[in-house]
Amino acid sequence: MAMITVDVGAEAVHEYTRGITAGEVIANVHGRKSGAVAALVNGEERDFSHPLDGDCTVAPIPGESDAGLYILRHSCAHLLAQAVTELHPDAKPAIGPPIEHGFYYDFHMEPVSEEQLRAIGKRMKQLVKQNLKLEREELDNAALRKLFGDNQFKLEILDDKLGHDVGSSAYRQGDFVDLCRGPHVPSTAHLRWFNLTSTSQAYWRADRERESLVRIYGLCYATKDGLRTRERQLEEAAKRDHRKIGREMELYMIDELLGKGLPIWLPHGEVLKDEIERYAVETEEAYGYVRITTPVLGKQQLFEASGHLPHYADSMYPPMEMDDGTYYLKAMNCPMHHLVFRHRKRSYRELPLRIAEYGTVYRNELSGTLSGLLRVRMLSMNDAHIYCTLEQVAAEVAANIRMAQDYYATFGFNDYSFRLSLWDPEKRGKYIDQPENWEATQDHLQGILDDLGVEYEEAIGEAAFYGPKVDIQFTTALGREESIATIQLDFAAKERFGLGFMDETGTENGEVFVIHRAPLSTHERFVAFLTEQWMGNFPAWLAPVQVQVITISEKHRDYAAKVRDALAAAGIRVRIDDSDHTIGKKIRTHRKMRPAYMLILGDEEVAGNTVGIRARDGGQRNGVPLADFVVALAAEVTNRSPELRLVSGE
RNA sequence: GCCACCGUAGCUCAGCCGGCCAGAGCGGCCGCCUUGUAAGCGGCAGGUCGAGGGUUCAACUCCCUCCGGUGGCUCCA
Repeated sequence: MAMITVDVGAEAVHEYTRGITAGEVIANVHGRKSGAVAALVNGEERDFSHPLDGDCTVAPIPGESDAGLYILRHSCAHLLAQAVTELHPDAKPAIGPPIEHGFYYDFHMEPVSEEQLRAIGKRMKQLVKQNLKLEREELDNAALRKLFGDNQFKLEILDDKLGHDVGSSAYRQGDFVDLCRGPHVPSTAHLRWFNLTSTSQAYWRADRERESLVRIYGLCYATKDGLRTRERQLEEAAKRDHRKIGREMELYMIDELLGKGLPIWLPHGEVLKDEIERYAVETEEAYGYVRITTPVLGKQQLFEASGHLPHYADSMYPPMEMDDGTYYLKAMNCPMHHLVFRHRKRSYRELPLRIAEYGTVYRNELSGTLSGLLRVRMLSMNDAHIYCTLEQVAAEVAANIRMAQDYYATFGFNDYSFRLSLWDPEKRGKYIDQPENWEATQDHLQGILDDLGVEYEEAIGEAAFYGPKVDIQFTTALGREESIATIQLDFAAKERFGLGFMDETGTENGEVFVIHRAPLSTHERFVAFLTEQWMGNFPAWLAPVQVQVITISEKHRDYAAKVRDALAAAGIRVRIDDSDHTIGKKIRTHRKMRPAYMLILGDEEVAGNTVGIRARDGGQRNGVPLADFVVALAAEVTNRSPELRLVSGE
């Protein structure tokens, strides 16, 4: 038998008989219980069963590595498909990829109830116990087409992805076989730590014209710990849910008689909205913005000129017929801002002209997508449009990125990322059809980001219909990624609205670029983010109730009123509870509203003209002179300090 | 909009393989207690059991339609 040399890492080289499998080498070097799920052979991911027929390098892929988890989750999807096809023989597996935290698989089948889902999960556990081997088969195209002849989806994958004469592989476990590139874990016994979580409907190829499929989701990890940790994370996240906290703190309400997606801001939520807006006004004044107000509806012709009606009509409310024409509710402010820009002749000296508006737009989101404040039909925005020359674009984009970063630092957001949203040349109907302008503008925007050294991901098909965007992405407490900010470069408005200015040479210049930007998302979504970020425990400057005054007995009512008045006079949002409940009871009750500080007032405080401060974490500081507290808190609020310092900082 | 699941007092939930007047805790209101850091005690009020149809001697409980919510899909600030 011929021998081969195998480099197994750490400068170790072993000799084996030709034809030994990668798995046997790994078992030999790392032990049978190494936790590896597959092998890296000459840098390529392979099954354990992969035979080695020449000199090579072999390394294990640990289950807990990114690549290992990917393989585990992929194999778990196969296991799911096996269980589903056993229990529901008519089900046709379509596609089943690994995803973050787990996997899903789409089937063409009758809808699956919760009970059936549990049965499928149970069957999967049984298959794990049977320790079935996942065996790879190399097949040519004819054999594959025969094998999957009764599954239109697999045939379509064969047609599209592999061409008509290229062979590929299938994996078999028990009676189940699936078209797959691999690699996979060697046997089902490796798949212990999974959990089916939910079902949903999905379309084949994400195309609503195509077949409707049943999607089954599951979590999958390499270890019990991994799975439990994720499950605990989800439980913790549920506690941050802005809908739950929003109800407790009375931030907003939604009444079905009014309509879904149409939140009413209650007094406490209104405080948050006002504080955000006040901060934005201050910031934008410093950055040289002017503010205007425009109507919530406008004529059809305006939205035709802007391109909204051809490209954005699905998101707009149906037209209103009036005696002098057809009107639409605005879904964006830009068309009206363009009118302001061209209202009179502009000079190059005015550019960049930065026009801001704090107003509300209305978008007809599909009813099934609406959720709390995160996805609504009424969008309150800190919106603005910047009119400038091509040369000025870079500085304006940079200033906006800096502005956004400053905002997020103040609000305590760390976990966000940048995305360069590009058009999809395959779907020109969605966009203004000027390919050269798209390419040029996208290159320009990309260059600006590169110059700034900002890291970003590219996203095809995420552009606005009028131009590419820089989006800032945020992951919600429940793990869904949403855009928090957007900076959009619009090359189309100048022609559509005839925008122009008189340049330095005294000639008409039509090269006006428009930057659409909204660094604070919508107030609705932003408050949802903030609530989840802080779990409702907002910094003092944002807290709807900044101070809750609590008396120990009715003897202290007069002093409490005096304390309240002193705080209110300093502009502090203060509430008083001088009811005859016990102090423990009152603390417990008011925690729900999450005031920045509670002040406990009893004989000692009355005697010394002081306050006893109780922080949200239970920290306590007694005997603080009332006047000192007022001054310190006022400073904390004015500075927009992200942390409560008056107790912990001692 | 599509699919699944869910819908009992302001909130959190029990009851429901059909059968006595639909229950609890919290919250609210009224008393008592006068309180030193996460629930003092007692009483009272509050529900056309999401809405409308149907099956049945009988429906909160079974069926249908609609409305609303949740999770996804699609979409997206």
